[in-house]
Amino acid sequence: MPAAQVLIDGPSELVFDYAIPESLTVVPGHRVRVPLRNRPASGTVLRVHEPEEMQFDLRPLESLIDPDPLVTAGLLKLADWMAGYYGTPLEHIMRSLLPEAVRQENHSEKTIKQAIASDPIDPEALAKLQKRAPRQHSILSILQAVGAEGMPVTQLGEGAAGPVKALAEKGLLTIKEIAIQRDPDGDEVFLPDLEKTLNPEQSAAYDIIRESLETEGPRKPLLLHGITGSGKTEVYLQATRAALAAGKSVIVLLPEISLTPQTVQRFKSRFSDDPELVAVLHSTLTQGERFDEWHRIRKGKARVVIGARSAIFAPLPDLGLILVDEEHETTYKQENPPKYHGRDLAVVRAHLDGATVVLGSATPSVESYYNAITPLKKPNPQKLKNQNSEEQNPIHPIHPGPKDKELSETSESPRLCVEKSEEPSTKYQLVTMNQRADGQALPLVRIVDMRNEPKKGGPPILSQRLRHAMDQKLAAGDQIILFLNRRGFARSLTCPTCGHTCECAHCSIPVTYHRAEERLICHLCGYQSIVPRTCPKCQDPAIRLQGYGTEKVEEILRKVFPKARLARLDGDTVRKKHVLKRTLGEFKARKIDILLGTQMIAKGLDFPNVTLVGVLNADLSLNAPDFRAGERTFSLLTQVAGRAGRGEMEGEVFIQTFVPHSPSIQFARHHDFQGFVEQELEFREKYHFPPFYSIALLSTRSRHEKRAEFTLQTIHRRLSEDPPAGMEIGLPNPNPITRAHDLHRFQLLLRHRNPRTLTKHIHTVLSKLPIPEDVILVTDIDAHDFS
DNA sequence: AGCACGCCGACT
DNA sequence: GTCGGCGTGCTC
Repeated sequence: MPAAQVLIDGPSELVFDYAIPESLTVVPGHRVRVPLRNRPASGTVLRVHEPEEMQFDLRPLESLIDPDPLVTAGLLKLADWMAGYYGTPLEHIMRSLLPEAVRQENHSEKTIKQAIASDPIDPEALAKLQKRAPRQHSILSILQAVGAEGMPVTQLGEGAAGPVKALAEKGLLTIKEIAIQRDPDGDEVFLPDLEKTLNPEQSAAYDIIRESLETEGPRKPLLLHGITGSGKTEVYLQATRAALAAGKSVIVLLPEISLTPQTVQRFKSRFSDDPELVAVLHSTLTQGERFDEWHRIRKGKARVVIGARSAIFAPLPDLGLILVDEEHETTYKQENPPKYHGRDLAVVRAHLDGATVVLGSATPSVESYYNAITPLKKPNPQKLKNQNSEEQNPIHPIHPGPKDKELSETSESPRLCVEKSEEPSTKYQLVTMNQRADGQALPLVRIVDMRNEPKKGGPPILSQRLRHAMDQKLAAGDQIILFLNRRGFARSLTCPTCGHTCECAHCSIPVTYHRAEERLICHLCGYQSIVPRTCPKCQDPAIRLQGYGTEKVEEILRKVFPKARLARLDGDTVRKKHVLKRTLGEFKARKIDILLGTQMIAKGLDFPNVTLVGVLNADLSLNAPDFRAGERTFSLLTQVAGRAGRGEMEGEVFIQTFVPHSPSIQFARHHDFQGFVEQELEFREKYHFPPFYSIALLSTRSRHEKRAEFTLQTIHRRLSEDPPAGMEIGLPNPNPITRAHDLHRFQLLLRHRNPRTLTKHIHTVLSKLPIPEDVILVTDIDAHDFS
């Protein structure tokens, strides 16, 4: 007699077997009601199996919550992979995988009352109504004309409910509850969008994706490296069409859906012939809308799902293609636990579901690019025999290192793909698009050395060269984008004379100034140094903290260009709904001359009249307390520069910086992605960062500073007691933001070449260590955020 | 002896 | 999470 293994809802991570009643057919993924002790509980069926020896009689399942299994087989495998990789209880994973709205039983389909005229209607009764009840008469006449379909009561006009009820009591009509679809975009009209002809590079990329779609079984992830303006979206659209034609469904991941309405628009327009086809998942959906979209997807009505990172959990049957746009974006990393990475999950899910995954970017992440260019070692037959030994035969779907046990068990690993060409095998296949779709040249990038700017009182914000260029463009009627990355909380200690920024002696990343300790601290390894009185490089005592934001720049711009029409787009102004859409609309209509903004104006925008882009302070992102600061700066500059010269006219870009010779800036200036990656990989290898090492960040948070600090010190001691070989354990240190939401924060960085060893060691130690009630512990595998 | 309270382990 | 068993310690 088979039993259902059920994961019980709730924070307790309970997994029990239940007997399956004769009357029920139960498969993995089913949501079920079960008895637990003396009370009812709900859960998810993980598997149906033949339990070994029966020590006791199993209690039977109570009932199915939903007649269909809500979680697909592929998603169950993904959840299992996540639990192992991120060291998180499966129940926590299930909570992000199944939306609240779907888990809760009290949500249901939205219904409306449909009035249907009885058939036949006694003509006498109808005539009788004309005098005494004219309203009832007219309503019934309308319904009679409509026929058996009937009409929603609300559409019968104001105050129709009363007469309808009366007619129903007389038996002249029936009221039927029918389920309708809540439509979040109901008021929007999508004009059909025609397929564009692909240029040779786009065609080649498309062919590779199509070829992959036709492949049986596991296949390599594709890394689509296409420069800004190379027309990646059109390739995505046609690849989506190809997958649909093959009877497969598609997930499109976007870094932040609220900031990329244009991409959503293009998909909805391209597939506007079937309004049910495209589902959009975003954070502002109501619970009811989410419920509807989810079930629409689960039932296979919606076959293209567009959304931010959580859309990777879309329960699509027959998943064939996953597109990850702007794969380098850090917004793919979930900020609260479980801190999964949407792009990495895309790679794993594609593998588990036998789908093709395309990672697209103008500036791929160092990790992804490494996977696409680094030859894998030839499979060693000796090692292949020892598949069980993870340590010996390491491989992983994301990191270049160790082999993932589960993956190798489920199917052949990507490493073992038979190569058609003579080239050595890589983990990902690189697909490159080097030309802009319209044949335009990349913009000319000029570096403005801010050290030469006159500084009266404060730091120079608008250089004379940029100001002159703006004057000219404004006079010519061209449009300007000014960019300032305002994430300014992280202060830096920078010398205005020589441009030197204080860095950690061990990690070669910029260090952050902490006032309480009066020290410069590296947030990665914990190294501390005293604050120099003078610049360590040029001995100038003028060295100081600095930083300014968009508001201040707006004020200056209004003074300098009083006649220019200026709009500011940043987190503050966009807080109000529709501001982003409206401002972008106005900018497109040339009602705005200068658009000043943060991150959100850096990517994806396509305005043909923009001929000048100014980056006010390229150094801000460079000084972040983070080993990815250089990568983020390079990518940001490249993306921003890509906004210029997308139309007929050539574009010009000014980058203002105090460190004009910084590699990130110089490589971006020359549009040299490869050069950048080469030097970045060298740095990553030397200082033991990804993709060469896996990292994990442990943070404690508490209302009481000492509790957070002490708890982390205890954890640190235990982790150091018996570490696996190759484990690198940092020191507990205050978080750059020492206190947030009244919680004091401390953190600790761990590294190991093998992500599984890292997670396992942390898990082993923490499972034996009780965490005090007033302390929150957060584990972040593959951390992207160090503040 | 009788009972309130809190800790701890089990829950299929 | 939640229930119940059981030990502790206080009161009648």
